Amino acid sequence: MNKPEKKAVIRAGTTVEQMVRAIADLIITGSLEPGEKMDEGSLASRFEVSRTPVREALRELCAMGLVDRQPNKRAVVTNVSGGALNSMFEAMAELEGICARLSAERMTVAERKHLEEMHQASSRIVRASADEDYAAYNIEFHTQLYRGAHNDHILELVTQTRARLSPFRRAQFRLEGRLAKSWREHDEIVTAILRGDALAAGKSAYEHVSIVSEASATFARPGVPA
Amino acid sequence: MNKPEKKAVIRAGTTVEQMVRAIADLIITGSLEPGEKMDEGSLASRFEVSRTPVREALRELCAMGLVDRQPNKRAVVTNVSGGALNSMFEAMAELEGICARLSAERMTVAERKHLEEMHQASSRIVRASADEDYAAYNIEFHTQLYRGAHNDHILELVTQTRARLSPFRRAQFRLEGRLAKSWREHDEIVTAILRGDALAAGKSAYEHVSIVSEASATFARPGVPA
DNA sequence: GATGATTTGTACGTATGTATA
DNA sequence: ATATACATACGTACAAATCAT
Repeated sequence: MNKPEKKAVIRAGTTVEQMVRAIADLIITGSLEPGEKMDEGSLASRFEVSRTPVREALRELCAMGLVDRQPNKRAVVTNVSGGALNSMFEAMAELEGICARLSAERMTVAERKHLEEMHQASSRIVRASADEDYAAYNIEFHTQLYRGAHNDHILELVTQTRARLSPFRRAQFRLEGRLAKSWREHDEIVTAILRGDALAAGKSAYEHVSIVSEASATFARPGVPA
Repeated sequence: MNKPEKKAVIRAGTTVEQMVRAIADLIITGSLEPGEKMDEGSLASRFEVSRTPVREALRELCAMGLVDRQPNKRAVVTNVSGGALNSMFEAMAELEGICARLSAERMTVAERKHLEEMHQASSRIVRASADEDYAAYNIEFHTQLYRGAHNDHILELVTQTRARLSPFRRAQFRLEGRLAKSWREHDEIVTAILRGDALAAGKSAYEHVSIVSEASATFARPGVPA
């Protein structure tokens, strides 16, 4: 039948969805820092909506782990303790390991080809020392791994964990030489996957993330009890 | 200082919290079946509250994955497709494997002792063929594994996944001989953990869950595309 | 396919709990 | 310690979207 799209419009979605995206953005980009208090009224007037959708958005963000809420108190941007940060990075390493392992076993020919092409192309970014570009590419690269595992639930868990971690690793590629090192680690992962070596792929990915975690720790916000 | 408790009351919590628990219960126990539609108004009058807390509860339940919501449509109890169910079970197996592996490495002496004692005591339940009791114990057993890993984020991921899976494995111990088999599998896991054999513990736990998944598949609701 | 009945999405008001002077 | 200001929790109202006939 090929029925015409009901709306060719850009689908802005409900107010709540917009608020979730908007506030999450503020948090992830650091405009709102971990620990910062947010009150519903201010957010409501800031975005020119009523408090109702703001409340619901905050609840979702809380479920996502980006904000903490307690009854009758103001919401605060989640500030994870050193211990919690470690546990999240460890979980991330485990999840990435799983994804790489499964990717080695399950990626389609097309996916393998795409992964390899992206990876090879990215070496130009490294040579140019283009931090911002590499950060963007890096997200793409890891997303490929998550999808390659062909498991929607694991994809969800890893995406969720990654989002939650993002406010705490903004500066990860600022470290001296981290770019080239990251590429070499990616190379190890890609090679293992293309070889179909699940164990090696998993191990390399696990270690890759563990190293990122150490790099991020360098930039961890102080004043938080471990 | 030992200040007197402000309220010795049972802390009912906010209305929304109560609603989340109440509705989640209806779903997990099967009073509300997967696919069933829920409208805010009915739930509100059923629990004698206004629609506002119901809406927020539904949003949380949606974040938990227990209900599906689309803008301007009624919420429905999540009905996972066969494929999604498989991916959740696979994720569960991976997560349990991680927990068992880490438990073998990290459990304290007290935790190991407790695990062993519980496990040994549970053999009585098996001999009595007390399905209900074993189901309750089983939850305890697995919870021990999750805690033993000493990683709060992984604990959260696995708890979340387990909750999401629960509506779909209600009948898991009804299968002939599943009880004794489960115990033997637990025994393998416990032995490996006490031995400190992380790899064996992880492998046993992974397989234990995979087997449960097959058992549950037997009871999977029909009419859902894979 | 159009129309009336439901149901959702958002604004707003009030009561209650929390922080602050 | 008390009072005042403020933020949240929940109820109600109404417009817009969806569903049922």
